[in-house]
Amino acid sequence: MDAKIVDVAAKAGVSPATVSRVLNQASGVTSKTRDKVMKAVDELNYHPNAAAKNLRQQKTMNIGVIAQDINNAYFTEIIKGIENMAYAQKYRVFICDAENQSEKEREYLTMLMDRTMDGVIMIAPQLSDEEICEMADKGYYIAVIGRNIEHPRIPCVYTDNVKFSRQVMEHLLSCGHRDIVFLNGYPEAVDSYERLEGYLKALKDNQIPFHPELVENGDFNETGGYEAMKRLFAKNLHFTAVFAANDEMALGVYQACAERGISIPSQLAVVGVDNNRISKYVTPSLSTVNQPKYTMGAIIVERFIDQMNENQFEDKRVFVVDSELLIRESSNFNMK
Amino acid sequence: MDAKIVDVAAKAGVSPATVSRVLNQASGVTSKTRDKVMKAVDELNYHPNAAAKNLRQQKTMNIGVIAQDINNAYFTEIIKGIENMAYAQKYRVFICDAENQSEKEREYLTMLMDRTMDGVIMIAPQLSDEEICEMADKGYYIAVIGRNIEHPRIPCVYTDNVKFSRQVMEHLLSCGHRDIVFLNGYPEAVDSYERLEGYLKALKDNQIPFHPELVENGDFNETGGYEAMKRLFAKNLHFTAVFAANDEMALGVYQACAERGISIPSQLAVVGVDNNRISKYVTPSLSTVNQPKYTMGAIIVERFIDQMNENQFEDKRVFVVDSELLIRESSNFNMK
DNA sequence: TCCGTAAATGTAATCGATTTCATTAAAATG
DNA sequence: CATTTTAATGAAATCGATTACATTTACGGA
Repeated sequence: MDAKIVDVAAKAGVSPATVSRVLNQASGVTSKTRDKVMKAVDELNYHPNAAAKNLRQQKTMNIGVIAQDINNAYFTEIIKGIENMAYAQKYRVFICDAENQSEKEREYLTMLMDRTMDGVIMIAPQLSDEEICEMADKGYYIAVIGRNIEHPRIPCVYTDNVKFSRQVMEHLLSCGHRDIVFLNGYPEAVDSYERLEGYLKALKDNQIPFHPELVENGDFNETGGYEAMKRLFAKNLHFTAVFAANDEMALGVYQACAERGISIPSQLAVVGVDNNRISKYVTPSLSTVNQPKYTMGAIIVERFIDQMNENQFEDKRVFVVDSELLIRESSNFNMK
Repeated sequence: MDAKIVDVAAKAGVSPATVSRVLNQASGVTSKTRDKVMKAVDELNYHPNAAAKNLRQQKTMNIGVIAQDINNAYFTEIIKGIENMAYAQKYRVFICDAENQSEKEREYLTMLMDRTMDGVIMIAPQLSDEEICEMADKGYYIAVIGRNIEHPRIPCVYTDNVKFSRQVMEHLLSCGHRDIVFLNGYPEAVDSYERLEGYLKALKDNQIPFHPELVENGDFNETGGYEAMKRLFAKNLHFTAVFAANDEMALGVYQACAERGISIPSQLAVVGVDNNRISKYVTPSLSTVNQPKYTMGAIIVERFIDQMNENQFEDKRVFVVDSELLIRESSNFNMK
């Protein structure tokens, strides 16, 4: 149906090789033949078949992005940074939504093995370090955002979870809170346990006993946060603050509180993580930890493309970016 | 680097054709040879090269989705519907963010011409009907969400813009509003002018004179809505309600009002469109029009895949889904 | 056991581009 | 103007799978 390179060649009265040269290098061809060829290309509306091109060139100029949940603005803002930087370098960016299912994540990773993508950027992956490293060992190009994976071939950008968790806790403690809930994400996720680690360290630093029952697991989703809160309420524990491992879960906390008639922040302080777009609009506005999401996406793509092209590149593999605690209304209440 | 089919064949002691048969049809092979082949496949960690496969089979099992703004939950919720339905049918879904730039939209459409995708679903496209129809005429598979394009080969799903606009207006009018601002999106966008049409019709039906200066253009973004409001305020007009063509712009209205100390809904009623996830969280909660986004995505994919496979399929091409006016706090105030 | 048929397997063509290598044409040099 | 050098072009191999067609093997019936 579509015109092929031989059709263009025939129409222009040249060989396929010449057509290819015109379209690719644009050097080593007379301007006269170039014009002939371009005319034929236009008239036939010729577009080189990507499969044929990819097969021959052994590359696709495609970058895949595996996001856990495309409905979560944390991911989409990072993706904006990726998309813009990659687009500027003639790469196409394809976004895949793994929907928090590691099975889907794994499935989308096969895009590397079947060479549909030259490289894949994983944002806050669920798969284990081992599994990801194994891929990189096999020579596939992988970059990771939101977590540090110790592998010489995997560029990473992330923020220091432990550090900002402690900041959050210091803030809550300074408001006079002592019984603070930690609302975890998936317990297996690195983000989860690093944030938990910060929580625990802060307690220890301040000689506050740790009550395991104040740690509850969610799934980084609104509903997960909501249900976790309900479980906590059911246990009849005493607590005056909730530190949620991300903003989505904090939204669930809001909802659970609304149902119970608990007012934020006077009865319960809430802090989230991610500075999700939504967080400044909710009432009360949600205290959270901001990460330079767009920048994180842009930074890693630049480094990643260099690596894929085996250019000589600055050898820096790990980028730790600063986060910032944003104290808003949801935690702005002094218990003392 | 990776194993190729000949490697697998050699290792298993069979021909490449047999390997291919095992991996594809799985019939017409002895169970003994199948085992041999699968063993070799596993040992070599063989994954068929997608480019070679696509080239030979003239199809990719890839569906592209072109969204205008991946940060806008309207798009991402539709995409969830697409992704799940397509995934179940062994298609891979690749999401592209056109960032409200028709140039990018056009660029991503070339995925069809170079056969990177078997088909492309455009959500609320910016390109003209003509341009899109032209592609379909050439035989490319295109589906459209959020707008009706009159072309026998383009399946569409959308809601009736004019109808729900009138509903919104009737609601505002019934609250006693007479001077109602219409905050338009891109004026060229079909969604924009259909919603405007509903606005005008409602005015006419109720014998309310139309004041052109009460219509201001935004760009479907928060900042666009914010700036449009500022322009309106600067003109010193009288109005008591704003009907924004989508929720994102309504957020901009909120911000502009906050800066001016105007309270919603007592001084200004606001209604948006899309029932963006964010809209129920803002304060006051935003009245809006809900569309069954997930369903719209799922419905169109099902129909689209049938069409791409030239299966005998129900010939229905156009799906009009119902929308629902959600009256929340932002417009719940009676002026009378 | 032998033969006819069906099932399994192999050989080679094919998809549509790029690219190496060979050839021809043009430009430069003396 | 002849010859060398360089640039432009073409012919054919190549990428790695699938698949049409040819061939071999297995099976069943007489």
